[in-house]
Amino acid sequence: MAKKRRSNPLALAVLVLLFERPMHPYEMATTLKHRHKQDSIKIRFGSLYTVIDAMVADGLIASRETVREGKRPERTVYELTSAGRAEMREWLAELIEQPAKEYTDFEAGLCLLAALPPAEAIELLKRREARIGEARRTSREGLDRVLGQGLPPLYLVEAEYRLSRMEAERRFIRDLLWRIDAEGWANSPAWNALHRAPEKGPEPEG
Amino acid sequence: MAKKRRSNPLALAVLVLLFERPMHPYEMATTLKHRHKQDSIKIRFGSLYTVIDAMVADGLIASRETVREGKRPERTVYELTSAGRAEMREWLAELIEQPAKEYTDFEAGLCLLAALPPAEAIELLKRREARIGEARRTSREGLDRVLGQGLPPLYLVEAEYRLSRMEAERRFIRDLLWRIDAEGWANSPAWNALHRAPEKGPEPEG
DNA sequence: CGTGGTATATACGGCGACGGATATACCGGA
DNA sequence: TCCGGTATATCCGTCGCCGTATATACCACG
Repeated sequence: MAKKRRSNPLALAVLVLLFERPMHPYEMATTLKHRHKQDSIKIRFGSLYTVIDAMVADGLIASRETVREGKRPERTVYELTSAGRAEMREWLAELIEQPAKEYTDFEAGLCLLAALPPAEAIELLKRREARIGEARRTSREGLDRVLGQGLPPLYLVEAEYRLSRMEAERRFIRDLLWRIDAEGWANSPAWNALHRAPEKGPEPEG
Repeated sequence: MAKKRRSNPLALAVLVLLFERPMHPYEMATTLKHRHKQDSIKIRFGSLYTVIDAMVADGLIASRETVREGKRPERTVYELTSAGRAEMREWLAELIEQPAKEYTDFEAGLCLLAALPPAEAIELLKRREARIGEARRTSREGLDRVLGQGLPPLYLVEAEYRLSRMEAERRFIRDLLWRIDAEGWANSPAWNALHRAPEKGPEPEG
């Protein structure tokens, strides 16, 4: 009986590939790379065979045949079971429908921002804004190029999503910097209390 | 010598707390909970003591004293070392300055969207939009309430950030739904090719 | 004839959590 | 007087992955 294993998103990618057609692991890897899915899904190709074995054990996929061309290693071709198809649907539906709490590095940084002295924090925020600006431009150009070649936008929604996130974050940072300035946060006691002392501490023992 | 261990963000939170003042682990936990840092940082309180031990071993923090009140368990009070202070600065600076690639569930879902039949995908996107709308309202109200009580906005930037993300995502989804409709994606062969067949597959062997 | 890239798969050591169980004692309320 | 919550900490099994090394063979190129 298939316990729900939804930790590794590589498994979902495998389900979707096998939903298209039966395939052997190595081909899955190259297909995923070719479609740049690593940009949107955290994929460790070293885990591919392990993940596939687990999915077989869970009854989500099954090996259809094992063929050998010449003296190359055997290829095991897998296909989706109906349990696998159901799992794919449910899993995917969950990802789309349910806004999940996602932790980002930047949010963690922001929520500890007061531990940096104001001037440094401001400088770092400005740099981030600039970096995102660059990344955005690059992505935009790449996206337009591919769209220009006629690939349907359905296959590029994730890139559009990334772009919209970058733009939103840039706006947020600009707005934040503006407020820090306009409202004089850098001079507030709230922010300065911790950044006056001479700042020294004990050394660890050797 | 301190290897860089930046995997668990709980360690960063500990550094920041000890930057404010020496503290014992249990107090760190309650302080973090009280300030709702779990909302922005992925914190497993079960790992707190383990993480602290590792940080001591790395020379980032040091135990300052061990006290006992009555017959309660001993409390070990820790403080920051100067290596710890430096690590805190660097780590925090990195989080703020460097836009890191972050993988979100939604992006993974989007990049596999074509594996769902158009009607279902649209329905799910609408539901997500609605859910985010609700969450946004709730967060907005909570934030305004706290701001109204006079807590400086410096300590709430992460909440504002979350809000701005929700709004951006909502706009993105609305825009996407609009385009799907206006551009007739649901009737495109690209999207329908996989969703015609009777859809059955082999069962796994008992 | 060698060299490097592609095709195809296996194996495994190690690490960093995760998270639940365990232990004791204080304290306020019903 | 008992209960449940809070205060304070330890321990450890399990899990999932990460990442890299390993192995063989085909093929194109110079």
